[in-house]
Amino acid sequence: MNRRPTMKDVAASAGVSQPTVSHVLNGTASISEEVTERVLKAIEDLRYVPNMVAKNLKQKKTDTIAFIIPDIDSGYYAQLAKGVEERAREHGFITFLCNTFYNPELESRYIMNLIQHKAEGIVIGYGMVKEEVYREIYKYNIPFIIVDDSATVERYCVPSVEIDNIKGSYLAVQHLHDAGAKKLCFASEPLYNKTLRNRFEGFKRAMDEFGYEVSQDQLFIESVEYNKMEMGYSIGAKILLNGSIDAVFASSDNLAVGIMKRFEEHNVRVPDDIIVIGYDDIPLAKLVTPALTSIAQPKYPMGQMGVDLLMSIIKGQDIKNKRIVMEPSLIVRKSTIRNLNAWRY
Amino acid sequence: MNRRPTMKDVAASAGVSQPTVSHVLNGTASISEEVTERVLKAIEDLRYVPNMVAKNLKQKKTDTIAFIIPDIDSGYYAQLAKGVEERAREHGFITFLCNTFYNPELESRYIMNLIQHKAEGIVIGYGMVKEEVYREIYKYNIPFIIVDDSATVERYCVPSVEIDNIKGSYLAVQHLHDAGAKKLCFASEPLYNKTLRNRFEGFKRAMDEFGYEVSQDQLFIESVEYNKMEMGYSIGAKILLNGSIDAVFASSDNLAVGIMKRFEEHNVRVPDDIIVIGYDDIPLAKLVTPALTSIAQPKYPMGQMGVDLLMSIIKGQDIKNKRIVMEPSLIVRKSTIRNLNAWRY
DNA sequence: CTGAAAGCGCTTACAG
DNA sequence: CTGAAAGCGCTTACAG
Repeated sequence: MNRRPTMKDVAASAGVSQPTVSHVLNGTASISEEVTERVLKAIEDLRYVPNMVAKNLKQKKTDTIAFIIPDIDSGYYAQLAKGVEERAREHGFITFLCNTFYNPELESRYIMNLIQHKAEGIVIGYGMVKEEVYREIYKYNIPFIIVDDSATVERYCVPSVEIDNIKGSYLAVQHLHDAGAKKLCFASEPLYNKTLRNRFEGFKRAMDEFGYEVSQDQLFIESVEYNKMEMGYSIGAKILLNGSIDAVFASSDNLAVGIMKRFEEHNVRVPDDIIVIGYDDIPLAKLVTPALTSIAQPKYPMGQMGVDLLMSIIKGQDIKNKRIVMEPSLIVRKSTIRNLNAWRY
Repeated sequence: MNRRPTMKDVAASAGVSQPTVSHVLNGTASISEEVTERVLKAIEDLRYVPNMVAKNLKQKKTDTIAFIIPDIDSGYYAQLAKGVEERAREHGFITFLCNTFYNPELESRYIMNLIQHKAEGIVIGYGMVKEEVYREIYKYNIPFIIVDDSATVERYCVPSVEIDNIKGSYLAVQHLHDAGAKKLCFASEPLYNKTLRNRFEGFKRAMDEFGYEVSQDQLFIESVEYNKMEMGYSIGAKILLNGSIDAVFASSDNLAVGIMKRFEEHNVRVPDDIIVIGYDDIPLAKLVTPALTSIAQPKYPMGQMGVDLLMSIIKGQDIKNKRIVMEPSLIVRKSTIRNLNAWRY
């Protein structure tokens, strides 16, 4: 009810000037022990809390950054968010959570809102639906970086933390090959962003390298986006219809889970009849039956690296490497291993 | 680089006074069409963006709230967060994400930080480890509410959005009873918060009501907290050792999944040999094999209600009902249904 | 070692 | 319809 005390109140209570209180609090001038004590006591008594809004106005900073993602309620982004939030805190920043739901309208609105609120930087966690948004951010001259995508706006290469998806796909195909696959297929949601396109590209390259042919009937790429698990369920039926496929490379674990669900219902056994590999290594992967082999991305570290990168930009350090590429890794589980005992690495 | 333009710059460029620009922007005075146009043009030209920090200082508000949880990387909190973030945005607020990792140190630090940053309200998403924190928040007179827990500090009953856990347990026991269970057991992590204690309480009451005895050998309650899935795995072994149990009530889905994993490894079939019900209805529940029957909490709506409640406090409306209780519901899946076809509701 | 003064970028009575 | 003035709660040269 009655307003919070300000420095002025503290000063009055301690019988000093208001700047003196500021100096005591910030150590910006040497104040005698006696005065310091009086001030400290007044602060205690009045339960004074500094007003960051005022401080920030004067100092032109806010100690806040923003994390923009499509949907926090997804294992992938939640893990990323954890890395971002934690590292930001370690740098002394608080994090705004911005869910866009893939809504381009919201993407722009959030950006403007963040600029107005003087967020000091932005971590973008996905490939924005509305690409002009990158330009908007750039125009307003606010530090930002991208995780798991990249962009160039007016010659400016946006700093990013990426995953080598070409390499990831290579690991997957190599593994399927080692597991004895004869006819592989590629299953995916629409290739609407660079991440997915690279996974596909990596697939094709690796197929070539391992001497596989790739014909149209081995590509199951949906043309419209909807729930991934359902997409997988639908693709699963098409794969069975094909009849000759013995190995599935799914561009995401959720897709793979849907596919396996369909297989199960048709009594097609994984890994005995068909082996399946996913991508992302979501928590679910180890819990489905059979446990799903997958390509893991270091999400948590990616979030941390992203913040570190952003911080160096905010602090105006010039960064040697503006595009950090992290390595994916293969996590082998039951869905690709017919005889677990016979398998050796 | 060169600093962002301020209202003063806009005013100069439009040949008017700075307050006039403010009035044009906020509609706080009727300005002639001609001047309005000049101002608008200057704003466009200079790409002016209002500085919310300054505005907020003057208006003593910030349009920000905070959401405090232990760990965003958990299906439960992620869904809650989604509801909170979305609703906050609909109210014109941005949300700070605060992960405490159950660290009491961080709990207090975040609270102080948020008070300093003048967050207008706080949604607490769990029972704080450090209970004094509730008092700290209260002392500083900042609006706050609790989701899925409750607290009273110095006679002040903290507004909350709760779930009727007694009822949830009742639904679970009733269902196990209907499914023909003879000897039920209760499996849980340590009962360290009110939510878990209520689930247990509800279990006991319902057991009584349905004429079951509850003896010590039907309670599998761990004494130290660690990974839930692993806890379940460990409890699973103990249940099998007991030998006579034919129905398991797990206080969380993660626990149930661990239990089922153990059962599977010992070739104990669910639901044929033992039926299992979980609690929380996490996304994973429908994906494990067999799919897990569970008690669902309306997480997303809880987040939304929480924000609505907080907003009415912020706006100083007096609220009729400070303790909102939401209803859990039973989600029946395969883990409790031996003969799906014979089952009728 | 301490304080008077200016200013951060806005809003908001109050005049005219 | 428009502007001069005060003030939000701080920081930061600058005097003394």
